[in-house]
Amino acid sequence: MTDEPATERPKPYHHGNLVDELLRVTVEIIEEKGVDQLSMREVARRAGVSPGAPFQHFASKSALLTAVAEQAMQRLVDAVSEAQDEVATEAPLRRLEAIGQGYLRWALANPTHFEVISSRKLIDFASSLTLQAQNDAIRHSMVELLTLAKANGNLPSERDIQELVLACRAYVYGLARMVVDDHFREWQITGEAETVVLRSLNGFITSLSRTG
Amino acid sequence: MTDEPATERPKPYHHGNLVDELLRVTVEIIEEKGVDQLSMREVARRAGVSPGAPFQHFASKSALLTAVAEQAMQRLVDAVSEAQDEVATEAPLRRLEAIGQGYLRWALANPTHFEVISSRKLIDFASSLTLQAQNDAIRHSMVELLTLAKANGNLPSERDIQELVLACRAYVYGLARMVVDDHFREWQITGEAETVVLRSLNGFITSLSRTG
DNA sequence: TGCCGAATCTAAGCATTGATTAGATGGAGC
DNA sequence: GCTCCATCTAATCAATGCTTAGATTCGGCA
Repeated sequence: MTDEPATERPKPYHHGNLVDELLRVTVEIIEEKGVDQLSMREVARRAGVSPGAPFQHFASKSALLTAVAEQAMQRLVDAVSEAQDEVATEAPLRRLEAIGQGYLRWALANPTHFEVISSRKLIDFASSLTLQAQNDAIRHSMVELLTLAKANGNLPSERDIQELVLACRAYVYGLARMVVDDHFREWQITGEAETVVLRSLNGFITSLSRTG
Repeated sequence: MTDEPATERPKPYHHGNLVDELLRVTVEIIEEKGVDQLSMREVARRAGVSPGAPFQHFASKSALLTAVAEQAMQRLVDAVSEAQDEVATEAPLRRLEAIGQGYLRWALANPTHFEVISSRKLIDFASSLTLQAQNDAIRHSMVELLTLAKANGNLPSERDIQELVLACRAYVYGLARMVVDDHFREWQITGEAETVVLRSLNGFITSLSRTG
């Protein structure tokens, strides 16, 4: 029934699967020209649909971006989780480092997606339980590993877990953000950023474990 | 000559000092509703001038924001510099911490200004020698202090200065950004953020000085 | 003092955007 | 085969960044 001449498909009135197509096209544009260059109307245009159509499925631009953020965040969570699994048998602090590595590699490989996720003025983080759960998931594994490390006596005893979690988050987030915010023009030769950033992370983790 | 009836000043055709007024008004709006809510036209409106007038002095919106950023950055540099001067007689690492404290306090007290400064997609950082010089100034004092600390034997010898500078920048920037990006809804009771963030900074500086 | 050129501003307009609404269209279920 | 409802179009609104032509005013020079 859906006979479509390969050229000039007759453009059915009902798209059939607009939501997915809108998300796909949004990601396409974001990767092409950055988040701030994204417009609802171009999304509609590329999806081959009228300017008002997307608003049937997403109440606002930030609702669209929130949906994109949820997908992206899931990929981040997966990347982090995989990175940790690869060293599942090693010491807690090594696994903690792997989390950071996964996070940083993903952020450097997907800078615009990382921007969508982290800048909570573009998206509606507060109203997305999904995003909050995904965010907590990462934090939770950090707590676990740090607790383990402390129990093993690999951490200075005077620092509590919450404090250390914050430290790790801040450090990794800081590195990622500095790259994304373009604070590294200094040594921004392709690929070098990752090397520098990962070495920096390693130094940080090492300094954590120095027993005072 | 400039007789102005206190009520209904006759609104001279030539503003006299539009540039300063535009900057003032821009800051006003930014502090009131955030950077992303800033529009050239409202700037013009508040300055009591036609929508096209601002473009005589600032070629684009990002040029306006760049000018604002230069002013803000100068205040950041001053704040950091003062914070350091207050502990000028103390140990290098203590002075380094003071830089971080000055930076963080300023960022927390001026979140939207910090956003303008750091997000280099809003401003035209590359074309502002002023901004680059201001940025380098802070980095330079960090290099100095770390060099001093290393000479004093207060740092693990296997880590080089550039690596440590990056670590400090990332940590402080990460903390500041997380607050500004609203990643701290968890304990965002007013004032508490500063306490937590400064304690975290202290922990970081301390961990730097642990000799391995 | 009077005039001219340059700096400054207005007015009008262009293309674009996010968002809303009334109504056309077509698929799903009875 | 018919009806209902989700889906989409078309038209519209107010707002935005930015440009341009022309009006206004100021400073300097005669």
